[in-house]
Amino acid sequence: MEVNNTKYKHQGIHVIASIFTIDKGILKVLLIKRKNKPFQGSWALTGGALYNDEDLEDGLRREIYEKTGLKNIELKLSNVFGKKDRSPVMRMVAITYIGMVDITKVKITTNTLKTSDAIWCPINEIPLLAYDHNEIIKDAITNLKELVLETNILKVFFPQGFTLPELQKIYEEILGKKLDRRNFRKKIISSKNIISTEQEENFEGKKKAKIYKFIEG
Amino acid sequence: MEVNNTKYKHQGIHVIASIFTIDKGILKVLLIKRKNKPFQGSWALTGGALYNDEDLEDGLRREIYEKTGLKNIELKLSNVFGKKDRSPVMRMVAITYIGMVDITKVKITTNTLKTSDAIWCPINEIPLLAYDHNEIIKDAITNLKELVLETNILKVFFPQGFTLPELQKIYEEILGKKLDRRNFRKKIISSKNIISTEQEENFEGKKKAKIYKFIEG
DNA sequence: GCAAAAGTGTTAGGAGTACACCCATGC
DNA sequence: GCATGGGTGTACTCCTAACACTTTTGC
Repeated sequence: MEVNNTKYKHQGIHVIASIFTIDKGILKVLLIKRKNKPFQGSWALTGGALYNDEDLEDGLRREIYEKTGLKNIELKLSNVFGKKDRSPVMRMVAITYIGMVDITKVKITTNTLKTSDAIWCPINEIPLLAYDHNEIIKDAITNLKELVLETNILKVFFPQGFTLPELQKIYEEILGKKLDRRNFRKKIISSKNIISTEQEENFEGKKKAKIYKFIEG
Repeated sequence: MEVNNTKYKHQGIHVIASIFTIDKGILKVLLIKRKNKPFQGSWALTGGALYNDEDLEDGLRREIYEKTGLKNIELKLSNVFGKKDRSPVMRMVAITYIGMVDITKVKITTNTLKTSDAIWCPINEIPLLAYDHNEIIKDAITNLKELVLETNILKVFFPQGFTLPELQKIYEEILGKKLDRRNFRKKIISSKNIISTEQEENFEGKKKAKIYKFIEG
């Protein structure tokens, strides 16, 4: 391994996050406007070049913090994007992650050293993005659908518990289809990761709904 | 993106393959002995540093060819390993893949510019390897079990078709457990990717067994 | 004829899906 | 009292898993 071999000199790693939220029932992804070259002025996903002294997720957390002010996001590995020409500056391989945040509990910094704006963009209104970020988001949405079914990724919305109708709305928005209420209840209630409480709460209807909670983990 | 920023100077990408085979009924992985530093003289998985002018899989195919002589292997993405200290030379992120070859149809070059030996090593006899390759293999074996159930990865053993008992033996070896013969038949025969032929063949028993084939794709 | 392996069918449980009516509440 | 949304049960299908006897053939 020769550090200066020109065949693999000037390579780097992008760590990139598709950070999603549900805003008034709509699935949105966090985009930032780039202040610097390349793709100056373009919209892009959060993320950037990994430093040598940090692990992948730590580097991604740093990038997310620098570009949006967001902290403490749970991240799930999504995929790898490594086409040789995906960056115009130098050879970069992208490791992509998925995150989910509650838009009502975070404040996005819209102007940083590296960004001049930030928006939550509905996933069917995504503009042309920097690099291969359009492809990355599309892939992330596919993987997000699996994560919703197989992990507790939606827990972030419900630290105090949730009613089944409100959880179902989020499922339906992310999966892009309507679900049967009775079957949804059966599935959720029989899940090992979810318990019912004695509390009730109004959601959209007139009748109160029972509150359920995600268990730790 | 400044190419010479010291924070991310001297980074690279490892593309690494856990290449498996079934040899006399035993699941084995291909290991090479390194001729060069770092880890000179250590056993390791096949793979190496990606060049700037090649896509990830192309780079991996080149590395596999250079270190073993193997060509035309089907590769499946397995995982990403990116701990900051996983390489002693410089910061390397590893993209790992899984491959499967028919040991009876390939010849491994045991002495190359970069290797001084190569062995097919039973997966429960794996020695201490270079880098984090032990961890990579362990993870690859986990992912291989899913690939066997969900893809045609075993097709490589049976270009002319297979009998159900011989396919079942391979399933059992890879999954590490015995399967019920009747249930296995039902599952395989009902698979869309497999068709039966009119031929029969002796496998281990005295009675002839019907031959099945994987369909294209 | 017997050993060795191939071939075969039924049952039970769990998961998913489809589907219609009553309940509580606010107005 | 009626509109709105919450809560509930049953039947069908499909998949998985458990389980034992018969058939073919080489010796």
